[in-house]
Amino acid sequence: MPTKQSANLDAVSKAIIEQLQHDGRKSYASIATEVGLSEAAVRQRVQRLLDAGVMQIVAVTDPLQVGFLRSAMIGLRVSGDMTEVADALTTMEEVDYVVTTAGSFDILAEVVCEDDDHLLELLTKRIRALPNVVATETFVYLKLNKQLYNWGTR
Amino acid sequence: MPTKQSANLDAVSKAIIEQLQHDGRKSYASIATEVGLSEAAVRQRVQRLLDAGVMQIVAVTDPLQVGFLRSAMIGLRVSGDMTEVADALTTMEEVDYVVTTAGSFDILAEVVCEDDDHLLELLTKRIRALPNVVATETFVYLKLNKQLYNWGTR
DNA sequence: AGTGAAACGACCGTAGA
DNA sequence: TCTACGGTCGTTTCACT
Repeated sequence: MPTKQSANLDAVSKAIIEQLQHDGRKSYASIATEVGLSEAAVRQRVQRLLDAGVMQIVAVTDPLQVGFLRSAMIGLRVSGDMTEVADALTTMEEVDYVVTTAGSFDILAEVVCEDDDHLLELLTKRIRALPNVVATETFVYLKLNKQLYNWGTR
Repeated sequence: MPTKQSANLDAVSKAIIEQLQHDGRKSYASIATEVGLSEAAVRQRVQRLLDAGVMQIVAVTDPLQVGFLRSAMIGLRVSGDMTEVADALTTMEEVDYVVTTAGSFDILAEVVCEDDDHLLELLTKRIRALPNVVATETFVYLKLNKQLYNWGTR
């Protein structure tokens, strides 16, 4: 079950995570030789990290290469409780990222669409149609300069 | 070598990707039985998808669980060429996400920091100190509502 | 939490269609 | 680009520390 607190990771676990951030399918045996543990010990630690929700090992795809040519960040201003709007956004499949923020936007949502028509339909018919959405501002992506999945073992 | 064009993925490749989006370490053999191909064929297709940059299989970590308690999105307005600022941001290790956008911000950058002091130092001493940065607006994250790595096989 | 060893299953290279 | 197959290596389980 995922813990909410920050786990105390020792140097060995950090080293294991770092290996897997480069190659999620790297064998436990070869990680073991690099970090100086037995293969079984590495496997147990990886299992614990996965169970605790500290990391997950997954395939991540490049949207441009799988037919999603138009991405954007949408900033929303909301009246009243923003959790309902945030919840509604999380259920939309084009929306891959939702954060509740402090600042001139209450919510930031990243959307991945096939083309401009798709984005327009999503924005006008579904996002701006949500109750309590007062205003939106759309930042169409021109270029993705950096995308790191490797948080947290620097 | 990563191609820049969007690849044409058939139903089988999409099915393989979908399996790996749930478990990046799932064995080729068990994927093979699910999609109805031989183990070697699955292995070859996965290798091609990785080589083409269509997907990568990596460990992704939860910043809160590895000691990064303060995240934020920073919108930047830039004078002149924005590529230099974007490039400078990509070299900063706290910056995990940089996009060049159209709208009232020229660049959006997501940063992952240990605490507020760290964020303040990064923002004032390093980001706002960059040449041609005219203005910034910081959206401190209160709650991460949704984070999907599974782009593109819907 | 970690080690070691033995049985099992997955992975890899190669050949052939 | 797929299947078939044999050798090798990785993984799993378990008893022990």
